[in-house]
Amino acid sequence: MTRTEELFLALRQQIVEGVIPHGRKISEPELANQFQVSRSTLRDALARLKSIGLLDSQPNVGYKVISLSSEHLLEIFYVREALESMACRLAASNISTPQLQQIDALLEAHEASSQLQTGEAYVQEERDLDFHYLIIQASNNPMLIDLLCEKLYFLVRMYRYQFGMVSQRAKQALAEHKHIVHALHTRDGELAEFLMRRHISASRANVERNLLTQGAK
Amino acid sequence: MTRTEELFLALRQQIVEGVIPHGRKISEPELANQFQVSRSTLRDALARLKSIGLLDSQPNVGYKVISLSSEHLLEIFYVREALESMACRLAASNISTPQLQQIDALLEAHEASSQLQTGEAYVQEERDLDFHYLIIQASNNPMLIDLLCEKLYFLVRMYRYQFGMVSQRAKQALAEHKHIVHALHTRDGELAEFLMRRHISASRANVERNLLTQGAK
DNA sequence: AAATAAGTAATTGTCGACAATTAATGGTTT
DNA sequence: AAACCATTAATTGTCGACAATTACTTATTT
Repeated sequence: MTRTEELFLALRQQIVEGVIPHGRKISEPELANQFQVSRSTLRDALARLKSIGLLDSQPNVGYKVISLSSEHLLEIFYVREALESMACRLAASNISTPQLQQIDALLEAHEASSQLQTGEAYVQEERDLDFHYLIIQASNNPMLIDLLCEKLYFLVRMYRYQFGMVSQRAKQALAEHKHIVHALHTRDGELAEFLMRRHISASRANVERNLLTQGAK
Repeated sequence: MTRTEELFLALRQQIVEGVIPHGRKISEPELANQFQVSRSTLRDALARLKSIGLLDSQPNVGYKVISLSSEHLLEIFYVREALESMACRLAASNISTPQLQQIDALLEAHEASSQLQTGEAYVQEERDLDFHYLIIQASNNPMLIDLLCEKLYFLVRMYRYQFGMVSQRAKQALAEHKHIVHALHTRDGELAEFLMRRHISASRANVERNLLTQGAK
């Protein structure tokens, strides 16, 4: 593994978790010194972080961590709705039997833990994401997979960590997941697409509602 | 404008147009020498080209231009179908009066030239793309705009240039465009989304048919 | 003759230094 | 005192060189 790769992974985690806070200007000399690498390899890593939407940059001005905002968060939801519903449609055609079994098992585990800790939704959210992951992977479309699992994923995680958008609809989400999986089992692509679209749309609506009531940000 | 930026633009054009052929390994020393820049700035540009999907790379192996294939082309169509239909839905809500007028004017010009040179579809395709461009811009979703107009756009152009996918359905496409614009005028987001989805899907089906009959590649 | 292994050549990864641009400081003018 | 300008300090862009890895060539073995 190359130095740039290591640095990329380390910085990605720190940005996602807010160790380097959102909106912060990146000081190249400072970061290079902190991680004991040259500015060249640091800049290499920074360029990669920009390509997955975690950093912004302007020529002759430098990099900065993106600023989180409710507008941006909603943008992401619309893109996910478009891409993941398509992924779900393709998955209905392309998913293999082992992949289906894996999703079935995940749902069962999800249900068990959901019954245990009702209301505690954060852990569920992680699993929720894994659920989405598995479906995306089953789409068999490498470009979709790359966009959703390599680029958008870490943005989503960043908002989860720092924006504190904890879903209060764990039970509802689980029911929707079951519905989607059933459509996959019956190979009903159109239905699967529709259900995934509505699932993400409902999640966005829920976030929008929370943003309004909280009023903050 | 920075040296890296210039190089990025120059290389992007050469790759899109096939001056540097698809699948070709990139020799960093050779290219750096050819463009009279250091390897550092070249690598900067190469990283950016990778981020828009024009190059591939492996650690300790280097960059290469992506290899065009019918499978990959179809992947792109599915992603466009998902993203552009969403953009169209949002555009129905967010498009401004001047933007609508601009699209109206484009369609008129399109119709005029289409009547003149029937069958000659390549020029039309460029305009077709502009049509899509304007709608995407009107979506008011910066992330969608970035994905479609900065990342995917040049991949699409690359296939147009080198794969020779000339649409034989100029008239049909124009009719579909008119239909979409009408839905935008009436602010019917659901209809606009549906029509754009069908429009791109039909375009993909047409390409698939051509690939089958040609049998090549 | 084919396959393997060692050694060599070339390519990529990483570094530190200089040049160009931007930001900050301090001084001047209105 | 506020705004503007010149000068200085700091940051980013660009370069060439060395180190590490990979690809190639050649020699050796089966």
